[in-house]
Amino acid sequence: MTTREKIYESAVVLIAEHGYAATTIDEIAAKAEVAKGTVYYNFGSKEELFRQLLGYGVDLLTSRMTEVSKGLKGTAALDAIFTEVLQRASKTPAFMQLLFTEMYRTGRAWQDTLLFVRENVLGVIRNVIAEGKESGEFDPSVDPETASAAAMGALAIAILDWLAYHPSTPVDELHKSVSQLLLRGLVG
Amino acid sequence: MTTREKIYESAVVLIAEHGYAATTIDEIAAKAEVAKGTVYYNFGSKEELFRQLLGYGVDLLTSRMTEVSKGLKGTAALDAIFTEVLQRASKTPAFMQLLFTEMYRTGRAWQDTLLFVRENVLGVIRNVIAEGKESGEFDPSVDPETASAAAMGALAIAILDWLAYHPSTPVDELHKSVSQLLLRGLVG
Amino acid sequence: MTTREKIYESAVVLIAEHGYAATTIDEIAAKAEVAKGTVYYNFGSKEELFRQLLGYGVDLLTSRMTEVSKGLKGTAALDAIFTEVLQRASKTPAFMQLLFTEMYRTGRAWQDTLLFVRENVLGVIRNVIAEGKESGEFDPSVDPETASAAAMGALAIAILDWLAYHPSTPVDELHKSVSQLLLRGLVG
Amino acid sequence: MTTREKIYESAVVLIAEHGYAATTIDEIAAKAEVAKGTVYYNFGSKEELFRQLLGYGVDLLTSRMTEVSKGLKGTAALDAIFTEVLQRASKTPAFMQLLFTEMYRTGRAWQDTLLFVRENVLGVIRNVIAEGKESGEFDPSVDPETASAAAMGALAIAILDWLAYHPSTPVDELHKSVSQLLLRGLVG
DNA sequence: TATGAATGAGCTTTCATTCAT
DNA sequence: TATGAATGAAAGCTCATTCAT
Repeated sequence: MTTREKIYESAVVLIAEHGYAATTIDEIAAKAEVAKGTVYYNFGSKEELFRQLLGYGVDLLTSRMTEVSKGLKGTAALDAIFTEVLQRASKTPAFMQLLFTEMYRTGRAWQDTLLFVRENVLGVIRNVIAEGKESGEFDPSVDPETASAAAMGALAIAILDWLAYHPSTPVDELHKSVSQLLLRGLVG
Repeated sequence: MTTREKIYESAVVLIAEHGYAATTIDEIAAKAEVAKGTVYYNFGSKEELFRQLLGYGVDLLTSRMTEVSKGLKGTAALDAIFTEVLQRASKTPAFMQLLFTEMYRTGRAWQDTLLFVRENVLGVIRNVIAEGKESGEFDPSVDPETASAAAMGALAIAILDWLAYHPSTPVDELHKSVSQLLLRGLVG
Repeated sequence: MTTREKIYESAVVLIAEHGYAATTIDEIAAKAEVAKGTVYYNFGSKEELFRQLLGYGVDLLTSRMTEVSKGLKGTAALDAIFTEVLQRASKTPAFMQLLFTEMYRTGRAWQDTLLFVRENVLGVIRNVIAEGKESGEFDPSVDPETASAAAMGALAIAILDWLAYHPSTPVDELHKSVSQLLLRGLVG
Repeated sequence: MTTREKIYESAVVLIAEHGYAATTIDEIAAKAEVAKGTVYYNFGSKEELFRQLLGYGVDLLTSRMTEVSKGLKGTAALDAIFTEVLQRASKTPAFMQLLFTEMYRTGRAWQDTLLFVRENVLGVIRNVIAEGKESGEFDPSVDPETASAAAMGALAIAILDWLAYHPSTPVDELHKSVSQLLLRGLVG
């Protein structure tokens, strides 16, 4: 593992746990087992480290989401996306946690970075929902804009809650529950 | 407005925008137009201010959620709860934003406070879903634990996204979209 | 002495000795017997402290120079100015040292502040020389622009050299030497 | 240009602009287009680089000053020296600037180096003035010690002011103004 | 009840220096 | 001879907290 990767990994985990503002470069360096200066040598600043970290993770996530849903439509596409997101959350829970706890900060500083993040993450789902609606598989009264945010939120908070309070439950059950809720609704 | 209230309001807004760790007592005092010492005179410490603020807001929210759903069951109860949450989000958007962005921090420091918060907010919804399931109105395969987290997440992220990126959309539309998604599903 | 004054005094002395860049806020705070935070509470930043310190000292110096030369012309005016500058150098040697060693830094950061400083200090002398030239007391071929810089430089370096290497020489001798050099020249 | 020369040139320019303390090895290496390690390979340390740079420049300057004034006395000798200093300042303005802004630092660290520098630079002028005084060309009441510092200062600051604020003025005019001022005085 | 000057621990950042290549 | 990733001491700065008024 390169120095950059060690720093990256440590930063993701710590920021996910304590948040960006509450995580110190000292902690990141200590966890990565490098000197504090090395973090700055490799990333320039705390802000830049976070920006790169968000960018990299979001790129990875959205490109995978796009890939697994390619050629699929409606229910099948959403299901593939849910599976992918859940698998990524199992493997790298810290990044998922980080993503959803920092994504709706509205202070000036991050606005453009976060807008980009949201656009990418929600965009993939919104497209699938919009297509499913046009093809007649989804209810015509569905609003893709709101529905994609709500669907993503359902998935995200279910994951965070699972990670924080029920980590022993198998991923499959989570998948089934969320899928069913979002596709068929509580009424069924 | 009393001194305490002025400080409370300012703190909610600022913490919602920048997060707990990134909000300073100086900023809170300045926004509330009181001296810094006054914040300490009234709340003792930053942590205590946040604890009281969370506690007060969550109490208010959950007691209202319980109240409006009293005597109702299943769909009707959920609908009443959604209406209430959305109304509160319209009136005090900052608190909602704060609640959902700070709720899944997993550092040691807050764990007990946040566990209490989560327990209360999710509890109300979980009970309604569990009752609806038993009464046969909701699908018997629904898992109230996961479904309540997912439902809360759908509502929460839909609200945050709305507040941050579509504040001009009427609440009613949001309500309709989220209700339909959670009750009937995308398939409808 | 107020807290601000204590910090001010300490900063002048230390910056005069080691230069702006080599003087630390820790040293200034220690010498002033206040906490480091107190320096920031009172001046905001190291740069701002230096700016205020320069501004205050230059104001004092130039207003005194203007005052003592008021109503006087040519030789008499210059002599009064030299007397005043030398007296100030005896009383507050540190500020004089600081002024002349930091005055010709040409890095971007200070350019505007230093331009202002130079304008004020040289301005007073330039006016006296220009008037003396017009009144016929000074040689008509003198260029006030260059001559004022040269005169200031002669005075400044004579003072610095005196402070650093001959502090025991009486001020009067210095005054006589510099006056004679600038008014009558080496040839006499 | 050798590696050492490239580093030397870059260091002179940057230290002249920002001062010794505010100039970093990184900047010097970048400007010289070599790696940071190369600066250390060639000069050992930042302090040693500065020492060599000062020593080399001062040697060159004083040896030229001595040479051009050899065989000359009084006015003629001084005029030759002024011409030489002005020519050097035209060619290598940065070193001149550096020399006079770092020469009167009185912190312990440099004291011996700077004393040596001052001794050499002022020494040449002091000797010429002392000789001119003995030969009767200069006023017998002139104090060579003070006069040499003042004369050097006049020349130096006139040069710095010229470099910083009137670089378009021809050297000749500067030369004439300073010569006249120092030899004949303002009264003429 | 309210104030705000003062504090100092701890933060982000810089930078001279080293060393394996 | 030259490199540049890595280091860590030390710098500038922030901010929760205290306390005399």
